Amino acid sequence: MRPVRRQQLHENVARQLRALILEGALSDGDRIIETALCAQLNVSRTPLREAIKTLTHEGLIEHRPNRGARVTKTTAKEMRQLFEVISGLEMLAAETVAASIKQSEFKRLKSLHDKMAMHHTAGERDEYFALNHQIHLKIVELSGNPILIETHASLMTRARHLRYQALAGQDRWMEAMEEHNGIMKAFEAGDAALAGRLMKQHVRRTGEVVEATFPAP
Amino acid sequence: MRPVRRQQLHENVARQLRALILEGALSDGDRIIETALCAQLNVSRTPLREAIKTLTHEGLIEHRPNRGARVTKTTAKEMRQLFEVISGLEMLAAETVAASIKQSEFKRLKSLHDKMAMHHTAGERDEYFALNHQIHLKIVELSGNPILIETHASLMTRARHLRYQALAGQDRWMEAMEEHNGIMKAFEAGDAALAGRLMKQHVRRTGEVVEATFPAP
DNA sequence: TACGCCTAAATTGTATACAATATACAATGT
DNA sequence: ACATTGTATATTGTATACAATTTAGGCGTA
Repeated sequence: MRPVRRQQLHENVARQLRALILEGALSDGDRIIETALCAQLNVSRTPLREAIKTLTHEGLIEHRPNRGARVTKTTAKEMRQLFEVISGLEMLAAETVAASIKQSEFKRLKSLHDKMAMHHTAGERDEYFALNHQIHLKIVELSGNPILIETHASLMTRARHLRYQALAGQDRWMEAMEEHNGIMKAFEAGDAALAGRLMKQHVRRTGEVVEATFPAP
Repeated sequence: MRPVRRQQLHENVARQLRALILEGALSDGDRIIETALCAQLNVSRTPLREAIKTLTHEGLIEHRPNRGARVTKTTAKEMRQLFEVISGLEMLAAETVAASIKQSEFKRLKSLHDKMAMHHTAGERDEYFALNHQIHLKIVELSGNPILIETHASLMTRARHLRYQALAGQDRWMEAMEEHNGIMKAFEAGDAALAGRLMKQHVRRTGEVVEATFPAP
C-alpha cells in the first residue's frame, strides 16, 4: 500500500503561486510583497517564503537579497535556451527508451500517440496539446531514471505556460505531428540513435518556434 | 565598478552544510537535528531551514514532512543515473561549443588541457583532478547557455564528492586522458557531432566506473 | 514475552516579534 | 532648480515563541 501523501503548507502555497504565475495573475516582472500575498493566501510569512524559495529554484521567481522577489521576466532567447536543454534531456530519454522499451509499454505509448493523432485530424487543439505533453512526459518517465525525470520536470515548469503559443501556427502543428510519427517509428524499430536524433530536433524546433512567436520586448 | 557581493546568512549556512556533507563530517543517512546544528553553527533555525531546503533541491538532503532531514543515501545505481544525465548535458554543451568556439577561447581551453596532460604524465593526481573538473566546467560555460550551466552545476554538486573514487584506478586514468585528447581534436576540427558523441561516451564511462567502484551497500 | 495503548519528550511546522536593510521623500545647501 | 544628505516608512532577514506531530519508552494485559 502506498504511503499517505503528507502535505505541507508551503507545498500548497508553492502550487498556488505557480498557478498564479502560469495563468498570468502575476505577470513577468511583478514584485511580490510578502505581507500582501500572505494576507491574500491567509498564511504567515514563513511558509510563503519557503514557497518562494522553491519557485526560485524552479526559475519562475528571481530573488535579490533584501530587495524581495519578482516574477522572472523570460526573454525569447532564454526560452530557446530552455528548450535546448530540454532537447538534450529528451534526446537522452528517447535513446534509452528506444533501446529497451517493452512490448507492453510501447503499446501503451502508441495508444496515446494514436489518440493524439485523432485529435490532430479532428482539429481539437486542447486535447491534442494535453496528449502531446503527456507523451513527452511518458517517454521521459519510461527512461526509468529518476534524476532525469526530476530535472526534466523542473525545466518543463518554466516552459509550460508558453506551450500554447508554441504550436500556434497551423504549419507547425502539422510539422510536429509528422515529427512525432517519425519518433514512434524509431521506437518501434528499436533504433536508439535515430529516436534520439529525431527527438532532439523535434524539441529544438519547438523551441525555435516559441522563440519566434515570442512577444517582442 | 561591480556591485558588492551581498551575502545572506542562509547561503553561508548552505555552503557550510555542503562542505560538511562532501567532506564526510555528515555521512549518508545521518539525521539532521535542526536545533543541534543550529547550536553548532551558531544561527537560528530559520536560516538553517532555508539552507536545508536549498540542499534538498540539490539532492544532497532528503526531507520528509515532520520527520526531519537526512543526508541522501546515494546508491551505485543512482550515481550511474546521475552521470547519465550529466552526459546528456555535456554532450549538448560539447556540440554547441565545437560548432561555434572562437580561436581565443579554444586556445584558453587548450592551455588548460595541456596543463592537465602535464600533471597526468607527472602523476600529480590532485592537480590533474582539479584541472579535469575545470575543463568540464569550462566547456559547459562556453556553451553560453545559462540554463544549461546552472542545471549542470546543480547535478555536479551531487557527483563531486565521488570524483576521486571515479578515477581511482590507473587504467581509467589513462583511458580518460585519451578521451580528453579525442574531444580536444574534435573541437579543433569543429566537428560538433563527434565532439558530442565523444563527450557523452566519456562522461557515461566515468559514471560506469564510479558505479563499479562504489562501496557495496 | 509479546503486543497494544498511553503518556512524555523530542522534534518539526507555523506564526509572530524584532533587527537590518532598502526605498521614498522631504529638508538643506549650493 | 538641482543635487545631496538625512529621516521616516516599507520591506525583507533573522530569531524566538507557540502549536502540531512524531518518536520512545513504560505499563498493563493476554
